[in-house]
Amino acid sequence: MPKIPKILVVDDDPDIVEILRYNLSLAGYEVKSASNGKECLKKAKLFIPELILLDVMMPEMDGIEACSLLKEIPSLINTRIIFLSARNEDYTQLSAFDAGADDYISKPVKPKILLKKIASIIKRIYFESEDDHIIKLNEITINRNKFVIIKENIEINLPKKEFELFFLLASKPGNVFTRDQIMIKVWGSEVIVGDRTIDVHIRKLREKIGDLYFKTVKGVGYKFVQ
Amino acid sequence: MPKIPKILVVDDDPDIVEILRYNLSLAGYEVKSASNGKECLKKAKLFIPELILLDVMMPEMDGIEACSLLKEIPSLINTRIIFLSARNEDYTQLSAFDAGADDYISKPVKPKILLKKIASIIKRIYFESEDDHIIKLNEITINRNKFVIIKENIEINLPKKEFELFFLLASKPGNVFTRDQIMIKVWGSEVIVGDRTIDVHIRKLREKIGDLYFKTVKGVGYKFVQ
DNA sequence: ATTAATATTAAGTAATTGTTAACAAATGCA
DNA sequence: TGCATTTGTTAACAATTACTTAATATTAAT
Repeated sequence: MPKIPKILVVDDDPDIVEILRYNLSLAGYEVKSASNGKECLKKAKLFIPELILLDVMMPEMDGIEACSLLKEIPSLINTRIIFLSARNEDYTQLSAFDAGADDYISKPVKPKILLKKIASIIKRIYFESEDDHIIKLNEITINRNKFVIIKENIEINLPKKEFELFFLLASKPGNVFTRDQIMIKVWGSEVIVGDRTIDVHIRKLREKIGDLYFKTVKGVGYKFVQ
Repeated sequence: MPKIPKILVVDDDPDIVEILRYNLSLAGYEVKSASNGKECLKKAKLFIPELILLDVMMPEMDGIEACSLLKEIPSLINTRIIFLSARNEDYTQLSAFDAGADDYISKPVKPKILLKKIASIIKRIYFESEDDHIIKLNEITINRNKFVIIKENIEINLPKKEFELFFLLASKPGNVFTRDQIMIKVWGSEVIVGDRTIDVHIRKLREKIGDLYFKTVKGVGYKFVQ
């Protein structure tokens, strides 16, 4: 586990916040809290938690709305959201998942169950990123699942081939990949395309991401430099 | 494990330095220490450790700043940095990772945990660099994957043929390679080029890397000397 | 001193890569 | 489905860079 997982607890009931904070801290997580949707957004941006426990019913901005907004913040791409709700009504659950929730728990919460769910979600986050689905560099984060890269907090969408070429190069910054290697990794060994095809894709990456990142090593191939 | 891993401990508190030095030495690492950021930079350049344990709060130059500067030194490309901090505040942790830290540990440090973290980081370094064809000499490091050589902390890029010629000579410092050997290894056995071609490439290497490194053995060939 | 080997320079040639635009293929959408 | 848009590929040509050579100078060995 790379570091202590961070959890943001959001509920308008101070008692619930305290109970959760107590149990989660004890379990070794780093916990922060907010009491409404707006505060949640503000804190989430700074804290960048691995997980947000979000109450559905809150004054001002409810959990569903907060969730939708949270999901639009690029730097929270790795943050999961679990809903907490007193009401176990179906339509709430549905709109929660619509809004992008990762799980749903009914209150009153039994700490053991909550901790178990959290542990499994946290584990999944780290497992997934260990499995090389996410590359984090200085200024750029690449998310393989979402086919999205984030540069200086701005999302850049790349088409498939461009993305895969970029992902390959960025997987080992500084390393030169030969045209053959690129060919096989991005296009596969059966497909045969001309040599200019790689150039053109490199060109597009230079356009979209920045000239300086892609260096040509003549006679050898290309490399991504930070 | 290729050799004894080197660790540089940086803390302004002599007691902490001693505790860490004791534990790390016992665990089989080669340890050096510094008591502030400036000293750290100076020693890191000479020592080229695998790992630097860096205190965040220090007089003169703090750990964050030191880390940023360390990360800019090419010869420390394989050096990881772990921050040590008494304060467990978020902004510190964030700026630590911003500065390029590889991990973060809160003081007081439990030796067992620290040793475990270090072991895993060291392991990763060697694992990652195992498939790197790297030649490390006194002043020069040659990285075949990256097609780059680093001399006195400055990157030198060489075109393909020059790089391969250099890589060949530097693979056995002091050894004389005959023109025939060079011909076959760098140009291949089918290609036929004139004798002057080798001279010209040697000339370019002497220009870019330094006259003294390349010695002519008249009637025989060339050798690389340190 | 003579000769053979190597050094140097500049210029020519070959090879690689960059760029653009056009077209094909795939995808999404009404 | 049919249309519009996006993505992928190629071809033609331009630009760049690496490589080689030729001509000439220098060096080292006997």
